Amino acid sequence: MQEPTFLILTALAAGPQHGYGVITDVREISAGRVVLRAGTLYAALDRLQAEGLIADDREEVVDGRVRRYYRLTDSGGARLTAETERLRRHTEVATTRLRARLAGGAAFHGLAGGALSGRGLAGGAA
Amino acid sequence: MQEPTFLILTALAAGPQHGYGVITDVREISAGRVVLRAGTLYAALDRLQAEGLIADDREEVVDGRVRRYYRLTDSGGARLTAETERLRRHTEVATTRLRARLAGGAAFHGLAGGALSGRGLAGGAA
DNA sequence: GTCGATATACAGATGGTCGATATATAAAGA
DNA sequence: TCTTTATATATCGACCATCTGTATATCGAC
Repeated sequence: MQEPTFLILTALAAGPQHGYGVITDVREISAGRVVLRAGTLYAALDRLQAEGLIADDREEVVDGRVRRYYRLTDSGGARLTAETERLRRHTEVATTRLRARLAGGAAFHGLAGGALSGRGLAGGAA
Repeated sequence: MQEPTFLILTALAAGPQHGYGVITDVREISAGRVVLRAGTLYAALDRLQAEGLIADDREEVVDGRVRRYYRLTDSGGARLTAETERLRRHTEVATTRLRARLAGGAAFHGLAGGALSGRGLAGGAA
């Protein structure tokens, strides 16, 4: 699952929202770093709906425009939970290694040219 | 940055490795959930090298076969650090929302149909 | 009339997946 | 011994999913 998709599900995890709302929410969540294009969003919504991760919630008419609300399904919630866990584990390993790399200095820049006996810190099998 | 790319950089964050080693390391890191195909790996290595995030480290000949070692460049380390931070923030928001969703129950399944005044918990602008 | 909110559509780029191929050595078997 | 098969390693190409970029349409407000 790519970042935009993850963020869309995260946006909907807070409650049903319409397309445009998701865009603004995702921008907020990511502190402005991820700004979804309309094309990205609606294609993703279709896809996610086809996968059963989200569903139509209701439609409202505001100022003559239809607002279609989407919500996370239980399946979508489960999926987001799983993805989150996965990402959390990955960031943990990366953080550990990056820290070791800084601490280790030269040894991690190839100057030790060694056997990397215990490359370790992988977190092994979960 | 997609998951395979992230994991490749993470693998190299532990020290220089050759292609096949990266594949096995990534499988380890992800507890078997991500198994890179050779095609994916070498294409990614080329790409990352072109971007300056990794570099050739050295070549060894083991059992007649050449092993080409790659290492993370400083730029690559910085990039991985940034990506990790980004992911960490995203997972934090997702975790918070998922927890609220569980706690809130019905209100988050569309049954409250409300205005979502403070959809919040987004972490705002960093 | 143009702007903002909202939705749809489509072409193009990027990156990943899958599968096939190649090489060298070691191990297994005829 | 000669051949086949397996293992470690690297390369290539066709295809596909997802994201980006951009254009377009609608309706009400300014």
